[in-house]
Amino acid sequence: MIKKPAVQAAGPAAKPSTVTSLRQHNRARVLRQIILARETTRAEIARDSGLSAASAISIVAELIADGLVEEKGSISSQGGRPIAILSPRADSAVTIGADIGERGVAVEMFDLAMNRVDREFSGGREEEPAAQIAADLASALTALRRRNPDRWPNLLGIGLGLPGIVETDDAGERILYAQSLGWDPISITELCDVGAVVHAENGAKTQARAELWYGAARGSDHALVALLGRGVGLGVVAEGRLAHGSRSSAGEWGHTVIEYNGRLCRCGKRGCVEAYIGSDAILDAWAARGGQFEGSGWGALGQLIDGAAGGDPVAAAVVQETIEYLSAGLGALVNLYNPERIVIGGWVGLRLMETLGERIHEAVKGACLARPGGQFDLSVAELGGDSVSLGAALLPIEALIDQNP
Amino acid sequence: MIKKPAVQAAGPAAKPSTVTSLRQHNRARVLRQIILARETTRAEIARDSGLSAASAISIVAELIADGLVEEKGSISSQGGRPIAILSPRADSAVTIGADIGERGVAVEMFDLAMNRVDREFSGGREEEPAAQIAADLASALTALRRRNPDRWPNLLGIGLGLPGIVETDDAGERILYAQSLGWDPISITELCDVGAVVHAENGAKTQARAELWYGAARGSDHALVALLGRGVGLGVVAEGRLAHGSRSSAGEWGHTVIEYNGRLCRCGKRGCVEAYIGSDAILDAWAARGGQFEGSGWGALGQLIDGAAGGDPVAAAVVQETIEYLSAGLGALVNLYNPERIVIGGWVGLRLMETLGERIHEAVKGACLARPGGQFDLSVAELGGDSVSLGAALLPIEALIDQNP
DNA sequence: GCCACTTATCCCAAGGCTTAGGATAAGCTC
DNA sequence: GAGCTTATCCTAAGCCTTGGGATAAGTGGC
Repeated sequence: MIKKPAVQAAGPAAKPSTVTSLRQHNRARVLRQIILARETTRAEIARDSGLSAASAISIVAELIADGLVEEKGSISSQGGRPIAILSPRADSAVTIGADIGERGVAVEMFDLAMNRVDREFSGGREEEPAAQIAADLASALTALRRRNPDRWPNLLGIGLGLPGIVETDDAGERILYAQSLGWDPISITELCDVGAVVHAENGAKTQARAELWYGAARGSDHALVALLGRGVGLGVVAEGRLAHGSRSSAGEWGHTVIEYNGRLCRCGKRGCVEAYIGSDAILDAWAARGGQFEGSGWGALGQLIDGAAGGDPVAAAVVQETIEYLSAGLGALVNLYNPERIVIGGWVGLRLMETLGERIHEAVKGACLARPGGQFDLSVAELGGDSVSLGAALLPIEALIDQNP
Repeated sequence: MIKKPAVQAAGPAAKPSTVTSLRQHNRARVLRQIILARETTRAEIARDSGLSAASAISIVAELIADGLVEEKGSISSQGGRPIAILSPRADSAVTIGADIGERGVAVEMFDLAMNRVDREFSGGREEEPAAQIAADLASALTALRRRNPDRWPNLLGIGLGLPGIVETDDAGERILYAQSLGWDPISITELCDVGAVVHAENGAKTQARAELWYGAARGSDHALVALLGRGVGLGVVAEGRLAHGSRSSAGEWGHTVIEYNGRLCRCGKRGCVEAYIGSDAILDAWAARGGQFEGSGWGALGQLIDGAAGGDPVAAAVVQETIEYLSAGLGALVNLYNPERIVIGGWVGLRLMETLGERIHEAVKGACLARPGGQFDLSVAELGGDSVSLGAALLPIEALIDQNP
């Protein structure tokens, strides 16, 4: 059983001080670029990384020798030697990402080119205690292992996207605090102990990581990725990297107060963002005003939005109010983080953005200072509502990239 | 007249990719360490920077040859060759920092060891328009220049701590937006054009920079420095560096909404932090409940706090309310940034922290999530309420450190 | 088919940097 | 003054990046 002493997800990547660590640093930069781009060329690497062509070539040669990268055909270069296409060598490694929810776990396996090669869901319709979730996870992993016996030895590690705060204590043990689900603190080892390196991070952050790599936040140095669902989550990108704060709980937005002494939140405090724009809050507000709807999820929210669009004044008022609360929350974040982009995800977010994107954008502008308000785009998560496991699967990839070989 | 194309204050210090830039990087690290420590030794530099002794020695030799560092005596080393003390060569350069307020400018000159060598105030008791402030600044600089003719040729640059957002537009021109003072946007060049390199940054950020270098936030990787005065400001330290966001307006806290549809703020919106814990707001609230006091500043606030301590129920209620609003604001920040330290500065902050520090700390803990709430210290700004100009004077120093010679 | 041309890639020597380890300097204690 | 300790300096070795020339592998025109 391999245990690593708490590999911090995406560690600060200490700045190089020796010639050798400089090389490692450049190598990491190149490998990241190749995995990120999926297909690229030596010249492109040199250009984008700022390295000379000679260095790019030398690093690529090393990566090919290590089996991480391969040449995959070539394209003609208008009147010259054809350009070799470089790709991650997909079958050289696999990574697993798990979206851990209160009703079960969705586990996905990707190859090094980040193609999904297998997936497994385990869980039910009811909310489950942590121990049951751990069992679900174990069974899903067992299924994946059974179906992919040839790939399993190449498993880089497992990334968990978790519904709560993940902290590393002084002894190096990582603990999940999922208070809002009513779970007692549980150590990551207890949750997943399967003979592979396990990485763990808050699910909103893993989703943000996915959007940062392959989605709507791609290439942004400063972005906010909001995850709106039953609860609300946030991933903050600052200086091109995901913010973690001193103990990796930065970005806890759901329990920011937007109304002093306001509505009671399930966290026990009053006036939290989540108490206004979580799905339950929205639908409760509608019901309280006499709204009639079925179910409690995607469908019900759709009825609300359609009703508002169709002229139902009560539905319209609830939608308007929801937009205002959302904007108050996001406006504060714009002032604080000065992002160039806001990405809205989560199933509530996707539903809202289907028709209301423009209104939300205007409302957020109105809720923040004029200067930062004119400097951001608002867009919808490109990877759909379901990118937590993709982002989690990137954690072992990041570890591979930053590793000191 | 020297004009630089908008030197971004404390630029991202692009990661080194060549051997030469690595050297520059290490050199910067060592120089920073020497200026920061004021007195250190070669061995200490090697230890703290992670460089080998040989490299530390070689870099120090280079800095001495450049005239930036000098040996300044030695201390005995229990039974060995004495240890040479290294210091910045104080008289090799000077830097100027200016605290630009609405009633005038406070300008201070420091040598390379960050000893204050001169200061000048220019302004009056009334609020002044931007043009008048520019004239004040020019006259203060002229006075300093006249009194320090021998130092002036060694001036590294001038740093401005400004009461608003400083942005660089696409043409590279830096503009100050000081909306809350009623100033029209004004270019930095217009504000200060004196034949030296001019750096500019929001005043709350420069204060935070001062606390980060020499004050209560020293050594923190993640800290919040709140500046409470008539308005409220914030400097955010993340990953050891001051956060600036995509266009350098990150950290605008004063107009974060803490009460939806709450009190009207001078920014035109409702419910902003500043409308509750700015000095005017606090004293207005007291007056509205019949509080009797004289003046509008330090003295009046003292009367409020003393009254509360002495049993005056109205004063006690106002103080309690102020603490609650402050904590709601700070609690949100704790959730979002997960700091290891909060530093309270500004004259209102200093007054509050004189006797209420413990209560504030507890209240902030109560206003944020349990996990991040248990992980921060709360302390008072060590450099007093007046460190904006010190922080501003650090801007040319940072440019010197990061410069590409 | 052949030649001129273009572009990508490889190879090599030069130069810059860090570092380990030995040599030297400069004090202390006995 | 001998022996010891600690700081500092010096040097050769090993990496790394890079510019520039050499080579590979096409296209287009004739």
